[in-house]
Amino acid sequence: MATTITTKDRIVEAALRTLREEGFAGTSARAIARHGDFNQALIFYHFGTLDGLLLAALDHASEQQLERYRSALADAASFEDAVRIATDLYRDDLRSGHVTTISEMIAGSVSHPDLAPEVVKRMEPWIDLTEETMRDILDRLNLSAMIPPRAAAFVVVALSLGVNMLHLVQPDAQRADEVFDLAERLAKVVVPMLGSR
Amino acid sequence: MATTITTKDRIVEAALRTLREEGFAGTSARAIARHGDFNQALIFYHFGTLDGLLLAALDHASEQQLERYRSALADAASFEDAVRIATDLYRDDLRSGHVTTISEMIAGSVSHPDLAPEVVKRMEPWIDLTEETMRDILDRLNLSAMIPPRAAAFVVVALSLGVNMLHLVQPDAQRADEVFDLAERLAKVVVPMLGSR
Amino acid sequence: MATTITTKDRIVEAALRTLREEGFAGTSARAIARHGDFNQALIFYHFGTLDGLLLAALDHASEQQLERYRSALADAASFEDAVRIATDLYRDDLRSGHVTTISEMIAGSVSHPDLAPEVVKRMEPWIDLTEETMRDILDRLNLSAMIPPRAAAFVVVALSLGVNMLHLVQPDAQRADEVFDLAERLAKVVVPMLGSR
Amino acid sequence: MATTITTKDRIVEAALRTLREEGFAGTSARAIARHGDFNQALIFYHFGTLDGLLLAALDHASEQQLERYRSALADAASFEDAVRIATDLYRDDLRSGHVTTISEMIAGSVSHPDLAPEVVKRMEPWIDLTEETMRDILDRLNLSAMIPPRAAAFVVVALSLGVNMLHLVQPDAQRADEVFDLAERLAKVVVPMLGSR
DNA sequence: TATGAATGAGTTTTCATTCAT
DNA sequence: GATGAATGAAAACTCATTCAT
Repeated sequence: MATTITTKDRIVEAALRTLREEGFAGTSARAIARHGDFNQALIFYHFGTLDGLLLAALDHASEQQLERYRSALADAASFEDAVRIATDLYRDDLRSGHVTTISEMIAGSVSHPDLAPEVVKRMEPWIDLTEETMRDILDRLNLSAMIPPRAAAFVVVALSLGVNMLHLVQPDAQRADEVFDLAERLAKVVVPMLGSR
Repeated sequence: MATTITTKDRIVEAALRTLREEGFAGTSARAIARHGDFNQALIFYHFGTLDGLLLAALDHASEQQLERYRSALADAASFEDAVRIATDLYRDDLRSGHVTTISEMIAGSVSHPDLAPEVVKRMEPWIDLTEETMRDILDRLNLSAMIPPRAAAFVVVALSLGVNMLHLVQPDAQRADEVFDLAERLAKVVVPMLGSR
Repeated sequence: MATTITTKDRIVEAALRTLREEGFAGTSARAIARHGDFNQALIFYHFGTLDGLLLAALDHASEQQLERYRSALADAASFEDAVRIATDLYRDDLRSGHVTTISEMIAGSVSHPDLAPEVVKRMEPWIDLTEETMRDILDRLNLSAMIPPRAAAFVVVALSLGVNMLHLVQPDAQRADEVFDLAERLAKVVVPMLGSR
Repeated sequence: MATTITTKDRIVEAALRTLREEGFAGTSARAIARHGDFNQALIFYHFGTLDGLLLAALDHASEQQLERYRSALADAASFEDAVRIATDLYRDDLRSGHVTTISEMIAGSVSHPDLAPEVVKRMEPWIDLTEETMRDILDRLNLSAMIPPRAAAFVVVALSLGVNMLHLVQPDAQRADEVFDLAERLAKVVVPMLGSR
């Protein structure tokens, strides 16, 4: 059963690409239509408004990516494992620009306040997944009391967004890698320490 | 010598406020002029282009804030001190929207690629200040080898941006506070551990 | 023989309602389809063009209303009778918006010149009916020479349209009623005078 | 002191002409700009919105015309005089299309409900002037009791609008003239009768 | 019969920028 | 220094209409 590519799919794909390559301020209906080579009126036929399309695109991207992280993290046996798996996936996302879509949508929410609650709705599953993963590990290390999993998840998500922001203006692979190395190194050293406290 | 408020100052101030309140996509020449109640042509008379004004505004804001952080951090005696001082200042900035300015400019750099290198230039002093502060402390703790100050600074700046991003869509003071608490708590526990390794 | 409601009927009904509620400028194919809750392509399937539908709708409305007036006026025994019968019917039409349909089509004819002759065709029976009614009465009063029935009919139709126009911007029942009262009063006073001249 | 033709004047003039020649539904910003041969953005620079311009145009036209009627009617010595003066002026307006502007605005008010109260505001002086004129004459004839001047004014204004509507779809000079003749004839015959009652 | 999809030209309005005064 | 006027391009969105199914 071949999954047919519908027009809606093509539009969503084009919207995501435009968001990545042109930013929120550059993601006009015309720009999206240009990127996907279709009539711009189709956007309004299928999604009603531009904001409607952007949120549908965010939905699509979020669900797809979330599944990848979820299944990959299910295999993590240790904290180190989880850190390595997550940073590997994130490294890809940074390069492919997947995180940029959400960053741009967040930044754009200031101009289009109606978007804010919708964007939040689509970020929550990410914080939830991170929280669950953190809780698992922290529980095992008997650290949940000292490091509340929710706050830890918040830090991880914020850091992901922040690293992406810096990457946007200076796509210097080395910089990000240094952060990932530091994270992995600290995971190896600090966690055992805390665990044996 | 009374510092007279020049027109350029008024324009810069209006630009920053617009950036905070309307976001990059909402920061048009008209919008800025409306916020500051002056003729929009003045923007082009004084700053040539809209991008020119935005960068000048970023300059102004950055310098002013940087000085506050620099002088406050100069008094920091310990890591805990530094963390407390920085988080206190940052807490204010989060509320007043100072960080939003730079977040929006970064997000906007994707739409206006010419802005990117200029934005980087204006962020560098922040990373430098953070690096110096970290190096001071890490050296004292004999941790510079394990935790490269540059990478640590990168993490801190990224985290600041990321926390601000989350704050934008959900201005929930509690969330941010949890992160700060966590940071302070970890600073108190982890650092001594690492130091005594 | 039950009169089944055909799709064409539903479309015509929706077109008339849209014309009344949204005016000519607001009567787009989409708007009509929205009002009648059907697919907008149906309009073009059944009526070829939007103008085609509008004229068909005018036909339908005109025929139906004309019959009501014709049969009611057939019973009129005197001038006073005719005035009372006509104003009573018209009062209803004013409230229900039936006259608005034709007013909007006339006003719209300026934008769509092709409509003008078709609209005229659909108004002629009204002027004819009014003329016949007037002629009957004026003949009986021996006034046809002084008051040409055709011109009188023209006045009556024009006044009907004009009262409706005023009603559109200020649906003040009292105003219209004053006019009707005045008409009835004058009918009672002036006509006998003229008749006995 | 030469009255210089400002850009605003040119725009207002073009708006009125467009309203007359293309009707409300055809009076788009582009159409007006085409008629006046200026940049369509000027409309929004000078009048904010299209509705803003249309109302300004109505203001302009109304004031100008009102003055003509007022000064001409001031000279009227008798009812017959007033009827003749008014019909002469109206005959011109019918031909030049001045009444059409208000007719189209009224019809357009159904599509743009915000316009309705503004249009009413601009019609009131006309009803007032007609009422005053009628009162003068009716008082002199001792007929104010039988024919309330306000209602009579309402009839006259409605009739003017209605005759214009009919004229729109069938610009047949003869038809309108018949009405005017009838009016003048009745004025000559009926009024003395009523007066001598 | 009916419909969902599609289109090119249209809509109102705002954009950054320039220019004469 | 400052401003009101002006412009061509672009913004989001709707138009009447067509067409394949």
